[in-house]
Amino acid sequence: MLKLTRKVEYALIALRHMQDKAPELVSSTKEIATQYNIPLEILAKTLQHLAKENIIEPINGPRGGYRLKAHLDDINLVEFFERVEGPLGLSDCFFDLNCMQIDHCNIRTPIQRINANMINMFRGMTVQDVTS
Amino acid sequence: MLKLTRKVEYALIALRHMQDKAPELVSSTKEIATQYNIPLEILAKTLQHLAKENIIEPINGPRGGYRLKAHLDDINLVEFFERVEGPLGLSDCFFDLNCMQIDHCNIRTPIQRINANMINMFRGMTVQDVTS
DNA sequence: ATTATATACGACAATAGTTATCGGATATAA
DNA sequence: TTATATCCGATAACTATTGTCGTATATAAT
Repeated sequence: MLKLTRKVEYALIALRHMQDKAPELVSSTKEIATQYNIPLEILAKTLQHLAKENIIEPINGPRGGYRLKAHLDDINLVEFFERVEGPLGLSDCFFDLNCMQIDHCNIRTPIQRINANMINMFRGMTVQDVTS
Repeated sequence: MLKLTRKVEYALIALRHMQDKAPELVSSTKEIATQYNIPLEILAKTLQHLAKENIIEPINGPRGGYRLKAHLDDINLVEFFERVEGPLGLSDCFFDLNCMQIDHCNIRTPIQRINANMINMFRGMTVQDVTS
């Protein structure tokens, strides 16, 4: 429980990798997958996703790859997680108003409190903080 | 990702339920399961687990059940999560020194930083904070 | 003593979310 | 034209979580 997904990890690895290069240089999926021992296809999807989110810019064709597009210090971790994985919540019920237990549950507010604390914490960190 | 498990939720529900009663009164598994619409057997296991951890005290036989044993404001959330679910980490590799990627991974330190922040936050909240 | 009601607990089944694979399409530099 | 790269949907495998079943043990009440 309370773990990051590989997708997020792979995304952070790739972003850090790109950040360590001059901004105009591109990094290919294969290059990154090989260097960090990540399954190629998964990394490919992750990078395609980051490209759709305008976090990186794709360059097609041979000698192609990706390079950074967004400023990583403009993206806080809540935003980043949500752009990569969708809405995040500690508990399903936080987002599910049809939950069977909603009328009985006596911990909704406390779990929301935990959730709020987590979100505040992650909102206080940028991707840059993590990739530098 | 980053979600609490039902086991933790059920445990919090049960503890809050017990806390709302006079300390000497017992609450049976069935009573709690019925009231909050929780599968009986799962709740039973969860409560047995809490009893083994000396957080609640079991009373056998008819009219039996459980009542609080530990002081909930003495237990912070990191300790609680770990006593209920085992060691918690944002990333497996944080605990897995045999990880295939460990020599290549460029985000170990950052992920540890995220992890440390989460742990600090949860260490600052007690079970009482959540069940009151 | 017997019975009813409760906890104790291991083994296993079902589900859901994550992780990984496959097949084929499109773009472009050389 | 070819080789190399991104693009993308469908689906399979894996893992962790969640839930079920059967049975044993303890004890209060009758």
